[in-house]
Amino acid sequence: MANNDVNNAFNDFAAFAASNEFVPMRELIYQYMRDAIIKRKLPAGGHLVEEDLAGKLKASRTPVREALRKLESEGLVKHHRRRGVEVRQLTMKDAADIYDMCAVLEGYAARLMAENVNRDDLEALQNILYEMKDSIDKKNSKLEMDLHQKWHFVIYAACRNKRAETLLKNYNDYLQLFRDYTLQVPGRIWNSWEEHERLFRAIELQDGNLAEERARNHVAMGKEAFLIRWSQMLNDDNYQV
Amino acid sequence: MANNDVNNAFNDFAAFAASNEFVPMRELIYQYMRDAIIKRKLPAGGHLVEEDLAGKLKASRTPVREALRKLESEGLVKHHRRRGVEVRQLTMKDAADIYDMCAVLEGYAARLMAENVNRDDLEALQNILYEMKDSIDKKNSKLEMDLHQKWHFVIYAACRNKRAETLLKNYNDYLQLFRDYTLQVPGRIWNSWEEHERLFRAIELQDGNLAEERARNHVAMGKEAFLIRWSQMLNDDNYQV
DNA sequence: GAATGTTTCTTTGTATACAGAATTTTAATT
DNA sequence: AATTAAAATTCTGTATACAAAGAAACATTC
Repeated sequence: MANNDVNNAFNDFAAFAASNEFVPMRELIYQYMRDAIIKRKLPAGGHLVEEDLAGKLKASRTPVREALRKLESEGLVKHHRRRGVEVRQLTMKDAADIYDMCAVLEGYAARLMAENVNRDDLEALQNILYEMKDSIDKKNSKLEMDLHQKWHFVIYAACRNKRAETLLKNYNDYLQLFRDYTLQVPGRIWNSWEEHERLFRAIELQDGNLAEERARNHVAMGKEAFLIRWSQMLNDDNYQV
Repeated sequence: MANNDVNNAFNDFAAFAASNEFVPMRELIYQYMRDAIIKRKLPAGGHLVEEDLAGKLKASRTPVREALRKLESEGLVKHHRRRGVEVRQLTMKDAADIYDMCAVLEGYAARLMAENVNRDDLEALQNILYEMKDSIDKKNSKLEMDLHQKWHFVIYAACRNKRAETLLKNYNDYLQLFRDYTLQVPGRIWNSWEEHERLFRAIELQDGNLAEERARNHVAMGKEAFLIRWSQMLNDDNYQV
């Protein structure tokens, strides 16, 4: 197993840990590594050695193991019996599967929200929608990203199904990353905004079927943009997402 | 926190462990406890102490902790910072949410299967379908349960989305348990069989929309039967599922 | 007797230790 | 030089140890 370089992927852990006092070490390590893997700071296919990690993170093996177990159950890391863990490579198939899961679950959430609208949630959705428009106009992409996430989180929460909400939030971390690519597809950002608006209208109309369809469509369009960008990159050079 | 009785919930762990050599202790403990919690052998709301469990399971705290962490990420157990874990009570809302998740995901799986049918899978589905009919006729409910699970697993696998498949299998353990109740609703077992048949026809026709609709409907009918039984039991006495 | 402060005890969170499986290195043999 | 056997090494899996957080019990004050 290749012993890929992992050396400078943990530079700012100490600062991260310091800013999260009272959070148990296992949780800090989990969050930090999850981010590092999703954001490709850790080389895919790389072999992780517990004691190495413990050393780099200035912790003992116990919390490191606990973090690895959690990453494993999420599929970010693959465990080989008695041979340790390997950072999983996110393939195009993985990305497609994640988009599909999101499409289906977000469709469900949107439907439930539409069928049981609540004035406050609706208002929140509308406000964020127009703040988003503004942030796109002003080309403030950091703000746009944050608002985009916030907008979707309102829907996730509105389905009142904690399991769905947790899963969606989890998958959303991937989608957030994928957006870096989809937004490079010309016109995608405005199309995306319009999809949001259409979804909002469906929810406003309390039309569950339509809301589900439009939520699914929104994610499906994102998936499509992503796959387009992906194949472009494969053509450009050997760029790996 | 009530220190409920947990004493004889671990009687047969040794046998279970012996029959699963080479499986790591953490995994054995996880599986065993998962089963115990789902099947209500562990009192809901009960407080679990790591060292107690380790003692009862004849293991050390380390694998016990790892198992508890995994149970936690699945929501079967709730973790209170520095106060240990509590067995989660499955409420009616939980059951309803799980049914909803299954409906949505199974709908997705059924759609994908229909849209990419494969002769072998279709044949497997049909064979099990008729074996199921037979087992119902012969009132062999153990066999019927097994076949029912097998049937659904074919669909789960056919969507070729590992994430969806894993989730569905996971939720299916709950549904399997819930079926003990839904099958007490008169006529439910035959209705259920017919729902399967209709779903099968939709898949055979390669009609993705119809397959999705029928898969959802099947789960929704199960949910309805479950809720009926549940309210009956609440009326009967203080029976807790 | 209620409210508050102090001590003790329990139990988690993390560190460390040790045994044994898998792998690699080294040595020996052909 | 290639092949195999043996030894050494590495790293996981599990056990145990210890520190400190939180809860419970107890004492103290009003």
